[in-house]
Amino acid sequence: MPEGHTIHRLAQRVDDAFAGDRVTSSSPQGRFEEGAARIDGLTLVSADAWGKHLLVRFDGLAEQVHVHLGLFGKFRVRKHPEGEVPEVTGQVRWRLVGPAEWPTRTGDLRGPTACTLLLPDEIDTLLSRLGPDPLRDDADPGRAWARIHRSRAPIATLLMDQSVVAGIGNVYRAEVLFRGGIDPFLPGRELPEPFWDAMWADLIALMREGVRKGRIDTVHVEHGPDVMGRAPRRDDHGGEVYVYRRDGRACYVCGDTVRKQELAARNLFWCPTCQRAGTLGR
DNA sequence: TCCTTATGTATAC
DNA sequence: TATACCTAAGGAG
Repeated sequence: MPEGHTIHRLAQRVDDAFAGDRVTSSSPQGRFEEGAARIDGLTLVSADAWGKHLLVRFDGLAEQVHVHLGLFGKFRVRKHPEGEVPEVTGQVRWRLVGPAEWPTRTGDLRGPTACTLLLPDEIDTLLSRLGPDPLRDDADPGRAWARIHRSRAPIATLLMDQSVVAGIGNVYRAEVLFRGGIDPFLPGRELPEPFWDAMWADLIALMREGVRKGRIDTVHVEHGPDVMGRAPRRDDHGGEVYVYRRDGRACYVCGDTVRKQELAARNLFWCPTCQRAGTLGR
């Protein structure tokens, strides 16, 4: 289940596996049949991530494939012995198969929210809806600040809005606010600019580490399992975090109980003691 | 085996 | 704000 780091990692993986190769393309499940057929036999040029969106380019095709994994989607890229292609199991929306040399690569996309061909102007429209992505070198955090600075919405809501910042999901949202000591309910317009600058820098560091490791770790060494003498966290996202899904348990820093509340139809997690408006950074 | 839950987004009201 | 989308893992039984 993906936030921006997952998609950037995936783009790299697709690039490594298929860029420069002629691919076989199909839609075993049938819901991307026409698009897959148009790609079949073309050479994959590159795969790029923009926030949580994946765009894949093919030689000689004006359209790019737009993939969004949504909440459930998976895009599994595998290597196999020469010429061996595993049988399709379950629902595969899009299957890519590389050349029959060693190792033979396959990519299976399941359960995405989006898998369609987009024309250049449709791609422009899509990208123009996205705020700066902390994982892209060309990102301008000033664009996000302009939105935050004049908004009455809680900072926690703004961080999840992909048109404000692209690529943040529920885990990074909760964790970056905790690490900044910021009250999630603080209206954007009341956030001091230096706190936004610090949050942006922290997002870059956290999300880059996420791309490298393939999981979200946000806990400083001094609060980690080794130093504090607890068992490492083992659950579906696998990382060490301060507040995400830790409601009802003791904050690693202050011992207060981590809270959970629904905000804009998503679960928000925070520590009311470590994250207080007006005491930021003191 | 069934039930719940989830790192997301679009659309309808 | 509610819901549809439609996958997989974990927990209850």
